[in-house]
Amino acid sequence: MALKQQQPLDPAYLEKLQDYYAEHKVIPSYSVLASLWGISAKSWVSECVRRFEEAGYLDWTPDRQLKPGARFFERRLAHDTVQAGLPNPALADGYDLVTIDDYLVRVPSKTSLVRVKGDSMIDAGIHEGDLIVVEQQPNANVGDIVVAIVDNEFTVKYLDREKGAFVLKPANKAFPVIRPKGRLEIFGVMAGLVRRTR
Amino acid sequence: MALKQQQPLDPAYLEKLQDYYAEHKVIPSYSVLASLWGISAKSWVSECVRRFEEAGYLDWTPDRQLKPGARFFERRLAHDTVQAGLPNPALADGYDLVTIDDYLVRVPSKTSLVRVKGDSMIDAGIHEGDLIVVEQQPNANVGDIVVAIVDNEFTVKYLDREKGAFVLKPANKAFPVIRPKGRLEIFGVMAGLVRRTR
DNA sequence: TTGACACCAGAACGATCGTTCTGTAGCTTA
DNA sequence: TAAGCTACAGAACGATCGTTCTGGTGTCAA
Repeated sequence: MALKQQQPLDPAYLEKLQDYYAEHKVIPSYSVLASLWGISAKSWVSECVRRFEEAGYLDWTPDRQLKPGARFFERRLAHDTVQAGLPNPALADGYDLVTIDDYLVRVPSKTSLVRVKGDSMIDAGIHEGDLIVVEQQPNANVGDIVVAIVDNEFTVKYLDREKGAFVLKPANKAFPVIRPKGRLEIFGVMAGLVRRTR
Repeated sequence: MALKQQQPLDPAYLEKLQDYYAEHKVIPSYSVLASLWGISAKSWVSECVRRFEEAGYLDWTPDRQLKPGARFFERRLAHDTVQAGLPNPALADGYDLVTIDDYLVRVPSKTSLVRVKGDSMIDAGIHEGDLIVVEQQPNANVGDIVVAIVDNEFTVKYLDREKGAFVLKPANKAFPVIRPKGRLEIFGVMAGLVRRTR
């Protein structure tokens, strides 16, 4: 009995495509794919693409352009458990395929970075000099860490509510709660944090 | 005198393209770009692409396919002082541009990511679930935060010395100092930290 | 030995691609 | 007020796209 009626494609095909994508950040055309894979028939490329699509590695834009699928960037970071011997995560898995950028940024046009000044949020693990990844939006929920504009300067604080008015709470007992007069100007909500230590 | 002879394109064009790319991970065709930008002439799309290419935001593959350029993934870094009025970061200058990856990664081939488990480094602002950017190297200096391999697991600790032997010190009094028997296996040195909070 | 199937080559074909050309409305400068 | 430039629109055109069809291997089970 032939149980497997259609084995998965040569994994090398996917790897070559991932390498190409890592270099150029785009999916090539069928004819380029053909030479990339060492195939000389576009019909077969078409079939391979169909199967990668079925497996979730490729997908289509609404405009019927080929694009990476959900599983295309499947990666693992360095594993938390280490196999015998000194592991080489760079070779063991394709951790490099996803950029840190993608990890932190969902909407590039609404995202910017703000450098942290002072220790007022130290208990939230936010240090002086860290970069806060901010999603710009004019409002936020209580409990969010927000970047607000107070006295023409950016300030990073917890958003909270006191007697019906919004207040900004530091994560450091040595700093006072900020109770803005009038409207509280919110620049955006913290979506992430980046720290360089060397 | 006409000093500016060709002003930069509407920044909204680039933002829309970046958002499209963030969603689909490909650069669309000219006709899709036209509808994305609200333009109905491919000739003008072609000209805009030419200028983005000139500015380093777009580029071409060897096969003459459009791809993101070197500056495509730059992020805005908002300055700590805000100019009068509600700032519009997209238009105001006073924004440096950096890519998060470049900011954190100096040697891609020697850099990997390790996810933090537990609270043993909480006093150093390192929380559970954070990603540590690690520069792989077999040795380190006292005072460095290192990623070591203990009992076949990654662990993040301060490197210190006690009676001539290297020890690993947590940044949390609830955790004990680790005194490895025999050789201490260092995976690398912490070069940065990445945290996603939403 | 004969299907049956997987894997691939090659060519045909309409659709879509990006380039290029002409034209025009609005603004600026001399 | 004429000239010049920018920012588009629209159409024409050859090149390239991806689809589809026919056909040829090689392998393996019946």
